[in-house]
Amino acid sequence: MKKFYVTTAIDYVNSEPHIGHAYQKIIADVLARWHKNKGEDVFFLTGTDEHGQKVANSAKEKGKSPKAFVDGLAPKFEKAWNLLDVGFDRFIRTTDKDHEEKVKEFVDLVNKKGDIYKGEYKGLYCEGCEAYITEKDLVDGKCKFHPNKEVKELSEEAYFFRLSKYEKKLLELYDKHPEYILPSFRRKEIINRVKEGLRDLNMTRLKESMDWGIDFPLDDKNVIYVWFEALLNYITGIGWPDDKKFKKFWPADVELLGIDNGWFHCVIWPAMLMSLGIKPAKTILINGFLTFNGQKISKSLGNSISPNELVKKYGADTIRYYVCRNFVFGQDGDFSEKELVSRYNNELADKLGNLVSRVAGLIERNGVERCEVKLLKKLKEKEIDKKMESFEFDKALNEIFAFIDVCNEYVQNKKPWETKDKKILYELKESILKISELLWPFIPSSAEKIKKQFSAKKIVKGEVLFRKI
RNA sequence: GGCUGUAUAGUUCAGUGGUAGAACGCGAGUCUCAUGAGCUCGAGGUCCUGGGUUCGACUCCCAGUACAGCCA
Repeated sequence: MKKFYVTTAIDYVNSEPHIGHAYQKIIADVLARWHKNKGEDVFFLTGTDEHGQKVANSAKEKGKSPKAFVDGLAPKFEKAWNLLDVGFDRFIRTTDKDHEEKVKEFVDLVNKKGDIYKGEYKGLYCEGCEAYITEKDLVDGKCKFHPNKEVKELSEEAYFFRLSKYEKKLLELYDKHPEYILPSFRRKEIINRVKEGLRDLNMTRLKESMDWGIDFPLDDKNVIYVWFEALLNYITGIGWPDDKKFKKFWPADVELLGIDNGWFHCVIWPAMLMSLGIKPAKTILINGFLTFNGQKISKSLGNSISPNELVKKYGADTIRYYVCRNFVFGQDGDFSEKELVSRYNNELADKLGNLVSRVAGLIERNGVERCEVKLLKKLKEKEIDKKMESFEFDKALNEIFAFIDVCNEYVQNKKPWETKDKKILYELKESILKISELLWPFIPSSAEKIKKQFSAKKIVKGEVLFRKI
């Protein structure tokens, strides 16, 4: 049986989930469900990234231990995805025991390959942040968050991963597999940057300055830098190295992420895998960023409504439909409640809902008679498959809805309320069942209702599916 | 500052070296099985600006402008 393994970026539990996080999880779920529909064996992994300086700082601000802090936040992410009908197979937390153990095993093996060495880390240290910061965090030579504190150049001993060793191999990977990074403009960005040269990466922190992390197995004075272990979730989550799940599902078919994580996933992650001779994912799929009602989603401003509230207000299917239909995957988009309502009323209620409603009513009164379903020949299923394979969700939905138009036209022209033609109604019934199958990845709960309604022995009109807003 | 992407109907976007399309919105007509839904027809664009190549560019090249992303 064909397999399909999809992962998402694991979210850093520094703040609450927002619509940008939700968008990515929805897309991953749509892919997972689409492949389930094809009869494939699917595994869908998502989760949270919980170690590191920023979490430690946030916990401190709240007067909590890091562990208590993340234990409070991680379930919020899990619950948000549940409310959106995002059906992951595992929700991995980087504080999970099995993850921590496998990470240490991985580090040991990378070390045996000679890809880890001890060196000295030099950087700008901000006393306010109690952390190393980068040049771009500087404003007039001071940290932008702590302009009153000193920024010092410090150095500490640290362990490094030999990233530079993999520069050529990485470029080969991008070159041989143009589908490795999508959309293609993202691929170009990454290639150009790798060509500028790679330097080895500091992969540990001294416990005395930051101890919220997984113990570094080669030297107990250190913890593993958060990025290094977080990336490993994609394989620890399916039981690397021995579990049959790992053997079956790796390499991942799609790794979904935002460009903010692009460098780590497109460069460092495959290099880590190369070190142990493990294949990289087939495709890294990079989603665009969303603004909310025209404004940048900002953690501190709190200007966006939580996904949970949006679900409460509009329903999971509406949100899912809107983000898939309205945005061109890969490009940035604006999540506009006004647009969402308009799409809901005109497309879900007027086109789909109304078709379902009128046909169900007609069948309830007149019944059906089995016959050849010529109507389905007007469905461009191959087109739809193609659009889905190239991650053009908006186009795929457009094509499905074009068929809904065809069905509405068919009802109009054949006038089954006059002719009481049971064969026409049978064709419509079968077509609607097909539509519900195609729409299931996008609007699972509504699609299941339609399927149930039209598979019943006695088809009745029933409840309104999409009441207008 | 460097790199990359985007700029086409009210909106979200397709697209082609020979004067542009879809969906939704909008306007008109019409049916009535249906969630004031459906169906038919229609209006709407100097295809960002300035050069260049060409018989001819929205489409190719160069420069510029605006917006967005990335720079470990």
